[in-house]
Amino acid sequence: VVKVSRTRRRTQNRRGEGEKLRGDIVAAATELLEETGSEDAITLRGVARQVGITAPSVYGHFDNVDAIVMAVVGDAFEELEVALADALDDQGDTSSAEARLRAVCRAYLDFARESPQRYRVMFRRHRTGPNAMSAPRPAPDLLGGRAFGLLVDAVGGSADPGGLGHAVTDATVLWVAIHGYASLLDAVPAFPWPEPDDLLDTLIQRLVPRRT
Amino acid sequence: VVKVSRTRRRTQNRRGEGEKLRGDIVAAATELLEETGSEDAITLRGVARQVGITAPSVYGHFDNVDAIVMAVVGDAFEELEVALADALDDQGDTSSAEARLRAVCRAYLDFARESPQRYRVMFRRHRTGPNAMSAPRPAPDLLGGRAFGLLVDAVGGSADPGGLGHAVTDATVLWVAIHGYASLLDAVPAFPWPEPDDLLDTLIQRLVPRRT
DNA sequence: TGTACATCAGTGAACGCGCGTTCACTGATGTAC
DNA sequence: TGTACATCAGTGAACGCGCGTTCACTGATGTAC
Repeated sequence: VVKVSRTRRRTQNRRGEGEKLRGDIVAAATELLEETGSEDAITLRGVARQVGITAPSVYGHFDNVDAIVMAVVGDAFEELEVALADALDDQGDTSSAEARLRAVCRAYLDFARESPQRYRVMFRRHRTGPNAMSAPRPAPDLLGGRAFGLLVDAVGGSADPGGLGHAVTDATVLWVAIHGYASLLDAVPAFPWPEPDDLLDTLIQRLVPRRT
Repeated sequence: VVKVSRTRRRTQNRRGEGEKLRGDIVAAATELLEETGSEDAITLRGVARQVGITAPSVYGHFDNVDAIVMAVVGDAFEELEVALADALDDQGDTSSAEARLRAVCRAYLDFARESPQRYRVMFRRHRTGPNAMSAPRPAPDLLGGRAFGLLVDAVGGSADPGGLGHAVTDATVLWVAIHGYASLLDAVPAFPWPEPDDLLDTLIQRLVPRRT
């Protein structure tokens, strides 16, 4: 373990800029999580060290370490949502509903593979804060609700309005499967996995019945 | 936090019965995990307290706390395998291949729901030990290999021998989906889940193409 | 049958460490007059 | 334009805690003679 960060310095924020530190703390916690690969590494003193401040300074912005983790998770869900939205935007309006659905699913899997530690923490059971993915309809106040909404939309793409419940069900089973895939890819890398895209396509094809 | 366990006593094992303590340590660690709901609760001193011995006594049986966790995980995989095998036995030979497959999947999900903390730790990324579910073919030396083998058999039930690769693929996507379902049920209880059996049946029906 | 002794299955005290949390404080920065 | 002062954004020292790990030890149990 390298102690380089111990000597890190930082100039004090000016008056009225105290809120900057809050962002730095969350960023440091995120960095600590992704780099060490363990949620346990997110410790009040560890985060303070990473930011370059003393431990008590954290209390000005967070009540405890759980609040920091929840902020990390909140940011991660926002980032996931943006990633899914961007994937849809990249497809444009000319793409088929199938292509758009694949793009969303791929973006979801990519996010999980690129930030495996954050993804894992996002779907841990949390003691505090709103539960992730708590509502199928877009519920901006609930973590992951909007991301799930994008998935529902993509699944329901060309579905008739009467089939909305159908889209929610399809999105749920698809979410479950992709989440399982992402989790196991991370947890059991030694398993003889097929090509990632192949398995993802198989899941989509089988779980989302063609509407033709 | 109750400290009742601090006063727990235990009579020393007789000569040659030192190995009994090993089992007690693993059992205590399992208990600690399921009751507190956190892997962090499995601590060398905590386990010793739970067993009723002093901390240094653990070193006679395990090198470190990771080794204890690996033993807990090993036992859990054995238990999972037995649960799946029992489910198949209960079905008998007269049942249809579909019924047998459903029984295995249901047993898997039941295990995860009844021991959520253990299940979670089974599929964490572990630093040491063999990786879980590392081989599709029955590989007794690999954690979960036999359990996966049972799933492959159940999926391949009435398949012709030429379709073995098919069965492995089907079992993989099914495992991925059921694992995702089990994980999310635990992590996001607030999500408006459909009836557990309904979603499980949907997954099986869609992911394992009928062989008729 | 008795007894010395090796060994087994642990104990008890001690250590250094990083942690969360508290408390009084400090020094730069703006603001009122 | 100058200056006293409140406030902001933190600091530095200290505390008690549970942890992993070490070390010398102890007392019951079996065994050799």
